[in-house]
Amino acid sequence: MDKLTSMNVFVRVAKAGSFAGAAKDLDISRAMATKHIMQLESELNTRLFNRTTRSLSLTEAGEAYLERCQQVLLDVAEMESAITHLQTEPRGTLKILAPPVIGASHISPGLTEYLKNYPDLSVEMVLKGGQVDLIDEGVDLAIYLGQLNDTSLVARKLASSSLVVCASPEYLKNHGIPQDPEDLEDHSCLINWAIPPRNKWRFKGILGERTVTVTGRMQANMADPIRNAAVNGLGLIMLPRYIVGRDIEQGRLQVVMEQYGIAPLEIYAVYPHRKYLSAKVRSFLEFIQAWLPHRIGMNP
Amino acid sequence: MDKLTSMNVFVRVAKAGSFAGAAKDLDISRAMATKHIMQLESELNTRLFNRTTRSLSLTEAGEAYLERCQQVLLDVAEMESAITHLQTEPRGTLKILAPPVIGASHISPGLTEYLKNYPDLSVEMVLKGGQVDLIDEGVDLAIYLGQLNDTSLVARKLASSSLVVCASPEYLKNHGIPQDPEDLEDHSCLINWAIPPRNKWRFKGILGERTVTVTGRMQANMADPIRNAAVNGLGLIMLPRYIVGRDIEQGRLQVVMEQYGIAPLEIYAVYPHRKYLSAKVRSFLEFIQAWLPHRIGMNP
DNA sequence: TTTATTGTTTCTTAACTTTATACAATTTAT
DNA sequence: ATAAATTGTATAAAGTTAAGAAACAATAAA
Repeated sequence: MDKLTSMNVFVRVAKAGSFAGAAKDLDISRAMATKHIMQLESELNTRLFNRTTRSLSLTEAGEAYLERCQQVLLDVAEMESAITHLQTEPRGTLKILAPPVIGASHISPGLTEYLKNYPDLSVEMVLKGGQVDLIDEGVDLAIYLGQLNDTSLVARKLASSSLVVCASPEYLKNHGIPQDPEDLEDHSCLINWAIPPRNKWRFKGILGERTVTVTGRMQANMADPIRNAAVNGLGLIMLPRYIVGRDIEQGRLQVVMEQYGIAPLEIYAVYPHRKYLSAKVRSFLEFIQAWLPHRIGMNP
Repeated sequence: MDKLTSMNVFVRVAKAGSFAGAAKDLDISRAMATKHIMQLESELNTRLFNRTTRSLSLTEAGEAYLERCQQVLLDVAEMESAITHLQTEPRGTLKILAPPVIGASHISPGLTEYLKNYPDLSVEMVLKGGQVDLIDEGVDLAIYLGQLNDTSLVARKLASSSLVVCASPEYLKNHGIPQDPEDLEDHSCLINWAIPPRNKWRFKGILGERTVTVTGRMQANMADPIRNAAVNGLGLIMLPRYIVGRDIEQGRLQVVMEQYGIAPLEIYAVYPHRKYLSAKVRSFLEFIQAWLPHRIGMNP
């Protein structure tokens, strides 16, 4: 028998001045009202009411109990509403993890925008590549590139960005323009191993899929150094268009093998569980899902 | 499922940092620990722990809940111990009701003695004859004379005092000394109707029981005026020896018809219930039960 | 008197709690 | 590297309890 319920019954009986009245208020049977009080009395080993069939009065212990009961019940109600409120209104701290480049270039502008709507919310952003244990680190939501293989996490697709192979015009002039995936084996391919699979580039041509194992003069766990190296003529890169788009527009990089299709890079939001999703995560998720595709340039 | 129990489980899990550890502490199964937490989470609609099989961390809501839970649990424990203590140690206010004469002459000296042992206890004494609703008046314990016919009350015999019929020597000289119960019909018999049955005096002689209906020049609901009147020669009285004892010793009153037996007046302590008897009532009961018979002059 | 209402008791059914057992995931030990 | 142990959870069976209906004794009002 739930003690808090019994305490509530006790308070109502004391207020109503009768078991029957309280029972009606609480929509329970008179029998249950009796049982709740008797339960409390037996647990406390104390008589709470002096009662006969027709008259009812609190004992001294009952008076003392009543006062404290009310306080406890109030506290519990206040507590639950506070917790529920935390669940309903975005507030507190939202800890986000994202790969450095997209985090800095695309997620953080979105965050800034988002935060304007929720004055009680603050954000902690961690820019880090590679696999991270979200739960250990207390991360609320992470941005992942490519697919995910942790079954305990929930992934939601946010957007996708086409991958392009490109190099600086200078490099292409010196080493020739590759026409076929196989040609890549003779080139310097700069590898960003933040995007899996590390050193395999996969193309879809007229003759089906072809996977090439590439090597090159530079590897990094971040896209930025790779992009820089390519702009400076160190080799070919395969990076999402949202990173190299401007370089291409402005002629610093030049796309090659456009006739081949490359499976686009998928961008996912990832979070620990789907039930009881906190308001801050839920609402940011909705926001970024609407916001990101426009900035990436493609729909999810 | 008792919410306070669940809250306790929650606190222990948070402290132990694992369900299994908390389960061992609380001597319940791991399964139950899980269920308690799940129950809370579903009631709050909020995830309290981020957890996988191997790692556990409080959510933001969990942190907030933990703090308040501990406070509530402490409050409840404190409250219960306070109530139980009230039940174990005599303290607070003991409300006693007694017939005026015995209350003033015998009970209140006992009370004074008794109170010395319990500095946290105070007493409210009501001297009143006749039937009183103990529960309505919030009386903890009453002293009753004669038998009781309220089934909802518990009576415990404290003492008995022999009743004697007597009058002033002056009265007896003027009206003659009654030898037989029947003689009383020609006398003025002063009636104290605080002691039932009101106007019938019952004697036990060699020839069996005899009940006489008496009348007289004065009736009162208290013994004192009756005794006074008798001392002043207004008639015969039948009062317990503890009231008229001294008057007899000092010759102000003279006993008659001593050869007849009169059922002694029984003195009872009466209280509302026998279960969960509060410490103050229980201990005073014990005290007065040991104390009173000596002062009344007869054993219970 | 009859009628209605009170707090309580008894009894039965429905609901819940608890345990035992199994399982998937993951870590530690050998 | 394989086996053993430990974690949180799921599921089903057993055991326990809570809930309401009906009946009851006590009392008050009509």
